[in-house]
This record gives sequence, structure tokens and C-alpha cells, in this order.
Amino acid sequence: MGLTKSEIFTDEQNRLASLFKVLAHPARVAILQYIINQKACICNDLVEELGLAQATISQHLKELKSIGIIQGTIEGKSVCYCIDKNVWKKIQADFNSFFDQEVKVNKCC
Amino acid sequence: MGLTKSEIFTDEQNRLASLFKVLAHPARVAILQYIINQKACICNDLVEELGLAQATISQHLKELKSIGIIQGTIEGKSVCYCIDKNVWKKIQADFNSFFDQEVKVNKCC
DNA sequence: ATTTATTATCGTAATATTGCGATATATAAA
DNA sequence: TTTATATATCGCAATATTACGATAATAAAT
Repeated sequence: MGLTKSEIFTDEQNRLASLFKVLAHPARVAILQYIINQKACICNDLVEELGLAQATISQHLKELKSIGIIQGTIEGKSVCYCIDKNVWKKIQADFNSFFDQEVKVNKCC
Repeated sequence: MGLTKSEIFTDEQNRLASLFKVLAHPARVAILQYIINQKACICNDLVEELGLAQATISQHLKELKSIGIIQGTIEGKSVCYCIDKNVWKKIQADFNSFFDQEVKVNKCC
């Protein structure tokens, strides 16, 4: 056991859950906020800003990249990361269409 | 290692991440959608609707309850679960205030 | 009081995630 | 070419999550 049974859920449910999952770590939330405030940033800035090892930051960046919410551009010997505005807005829209489902008056509580 | 260093992040970052985490499983997304469509539901309905064991559903319900997004009312020998509309809207608002941070023009990519 | 039905909790095995040091890779500078 | 700097990947240990059977707890029905 211990293996999520993705096949019994809809694509939408699986997709939403995996978007939430990428955001479900404070380091990744912090990375996104830092990039937004700085407009962009190089990986090493994050290592200094957050108190995590370089390998750990790199792994978190990889997960964020996996859903396209950030992208990296090689810049000299560094990599400059920035938000992909379109993906950012798409994810927000997906979350909102989930939350905008009408919550009707309850039968019980 | 393998233990998230919550203490190095802000309360907001930790809170947001833990809200995302509760929603980061397709079964929990499915449970919320089912409750919304049915207006409310008893635990056993979910066991039949989704293909998961009763213990598993109960555990997922517990996690959803932990952030207050659903609440349960004892109804005879069953428990009727429903969405807490206020919490639902608050979470949506929190997500939106995160996503509404202005994503400025990038320096690099 | 006993039985039945429903939900919660416990214990456990399988799997996934997290964080880090070590190391590999890549580019710039000397 | 060699060296220095920045990032990515590998391997591993610690921790967390997931799913489920077994069992406990609760409340209705008999």
C-alpha cells in the first residue's frame, strides 16, 4: 500500500492535486515570493536568503519548474529564474474555477 | 534529515503551504467536489463513490476537517459532512492574495 | 441487553518527500 | 589549459504520507 490510486480519479482531480502539491512546501512558497519581489533571481541568492543547502534549493526549483510556474535562463555562469506570468495566471484561474463551484446550502450542518 | 525546517519560514508561508498540502491529494479534491455536488454527504457514500477503503476515506476526511473546510454533524448512526462556506471562501481569498501579488516584468527570461 | 450499521482510530507495510554532502557538469576568468 | 564559480544530479538517511485490515466507539433498531 501507500501508493496513491491516481487511476480512480478524474484528470482534473489529479491535475489540481498535483498543482497544489508543488505549492505545498513553505520553501517553494518562499522561493516564489522572493522571485516576485526581486523580479527575478539567481539560484545562489536563494541559498543565501533561505537557510537551506544549495542542493535542496536546486531540488525545489526543479519541482517548481516541473509545472512551468518558473523558468530558468542561463546567464553567464549563473541561472536566472523568473515567474512565467502566463502559467502563474493559468494556475490561479484553475484554482478559482475549483473554488468558484457554487457551494449550496447544506442539508445538515 | 528529511524534516521540513518550518522555523526558517514566515507564518504566512507555513500557513499557505499547509493549506495547499491538504488539497494536494486527488481523493481530497474528489471528496470536496462530491460534497459540493450533493450539497452534503455521509461518510459511507464516499466509500461507495470513490474506490477506497472506509479507513482511508475517514483519514482523508480528518485532514480536510483539520483546516475547517468541511465539518461533520452526527445524524443518527451516520455523520453528515458538508462544506463550511466561510472557510471555503477564506481559503480562496488567501490563495488569491498570494496569486495577486504583482508579477513584474522580468529581468532575464 | 443484544444486534446492526456507521464512523474513527490503531498498527503496519509500501511508497514518497525532504535535506544534505559529495560529486558531476557547465561557464567564465585567469 | 587550469582554476574558480554556479548549478544540477546522485545517493542516502530521516521523516511523512498513503492505504488498508482489524478493532474500537457510537448510536439506532430489535
